[in-house]
Amino acid sequence: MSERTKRGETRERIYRFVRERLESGQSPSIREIQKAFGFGAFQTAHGHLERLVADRRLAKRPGEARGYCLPGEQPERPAAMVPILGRVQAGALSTAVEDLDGYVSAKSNGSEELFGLRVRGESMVGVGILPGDIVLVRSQSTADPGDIVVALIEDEATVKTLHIRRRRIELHPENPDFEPIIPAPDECSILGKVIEVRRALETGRF
Amino acid sequence: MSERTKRGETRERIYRFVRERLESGQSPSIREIQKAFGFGAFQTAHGHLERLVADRRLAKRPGEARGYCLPGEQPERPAAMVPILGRVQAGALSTAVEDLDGYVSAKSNGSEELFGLRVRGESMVGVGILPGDIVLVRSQSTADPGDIVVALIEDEATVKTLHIRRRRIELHPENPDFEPIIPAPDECSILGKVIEVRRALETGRF
DNA sequence: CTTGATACCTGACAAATGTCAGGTAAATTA
DNA sequence: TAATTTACCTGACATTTGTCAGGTATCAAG
Repeated sequence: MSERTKRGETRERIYRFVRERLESGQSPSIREIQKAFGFGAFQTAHGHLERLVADRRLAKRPGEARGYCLPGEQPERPAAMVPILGRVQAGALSTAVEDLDGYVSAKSNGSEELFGLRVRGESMVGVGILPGDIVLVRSQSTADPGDIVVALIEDEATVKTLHIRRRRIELHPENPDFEPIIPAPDECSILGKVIEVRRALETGRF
Repeated sequence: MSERTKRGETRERIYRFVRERLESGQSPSIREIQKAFGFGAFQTAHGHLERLVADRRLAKRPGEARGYCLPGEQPERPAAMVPILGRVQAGALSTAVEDLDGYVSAKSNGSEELFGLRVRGESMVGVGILPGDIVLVRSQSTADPGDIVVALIEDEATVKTLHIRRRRIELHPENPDFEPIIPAPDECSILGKVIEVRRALETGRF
């Protein structure tokens, strides 16, 4: 038998070890933890891990190799890297995405297609969307009145609030200095709905 | 036999798929890739992966489960899940974090400690930070004038712009309806600097 | 002292995952 | 046209990993 430690100490150290590894992006296997702590049996580490899961301090995907993860969303909702499109033009979403400006990480349920778009202009400052912000957009061709959408007008993408008046689409800015756009029925298509706004207050992010 | 695709296309799609998964922090297994692409045999995916490794487009830890990774440094994965703290109180960052409100994914260089905070109140609407927004904060005890910081005053966390006048800290709201806070030197501590703002425009995110 | 919890261990096994060695058909190239 | 490469597949197998069932000693509390 190996020497023993104080009551809750080993588990606490394991928790910290695993958490660090996970935050740095690596899922450790049970036997790796065993080796890291010098246990004679990997089942010892297994017990500690299961206990941590029972205490909700960790989560796991049962049966999967290297399936221990941080609590929250990990089990089924993977974070995806969504592309920030520099310019959005007709067809750009369906074809290969080459003109991109980087990636941001976002939760996605997998069935939706997301993209990012850097905001230009001050037309939406009234709802806290400033120039330079990144808007996360879910691709969809329709939206409800009041939604903030990305619309394509004459090969230019624009972020506006969607309204419908007299059965026609109107794109309203959220800034009194700008005028609503009332496009002809065939001149405008909706690329998607803005579902999140992000702003980097420090250079280098995004 | 299954239908075939154009010459380099499948491998290119696999490369993008794997790269996205890796950048979001998850190592796919060979059979997961097989399922994602609908191959009849997982060895097909294996072949593509080995080819990508041979081309130095991917790297791997041989024999290890879920061992494919990005080239360069093995232990590099920028996306981490950062906790959204419901309330921030003295010591909360150093001790165990229990009062949390979920997680968001964020890029991190690993050396910095990040946390999220849900904004309450309208004191920062002038810079587009609205009630309900999530601010991402890097833990640090000092900041430069003009930075937007999270400060702790009487066990309450608050988001304000930092100013220094007459060698004293001043916390300025960005809303004319609010007054600056000029705390006594020992009444205030800086928890960190706001480095990103996120807003969910759709319920369910965050 | 007895009871229970904790921290270890042993053994056996199932499931997930990676590897090697081939084979067929279509597309590309010489 | 023939040789070569690519994109798939089949089959067998080694390795890694997770899971279940149980055992021994130490410690703390009733």
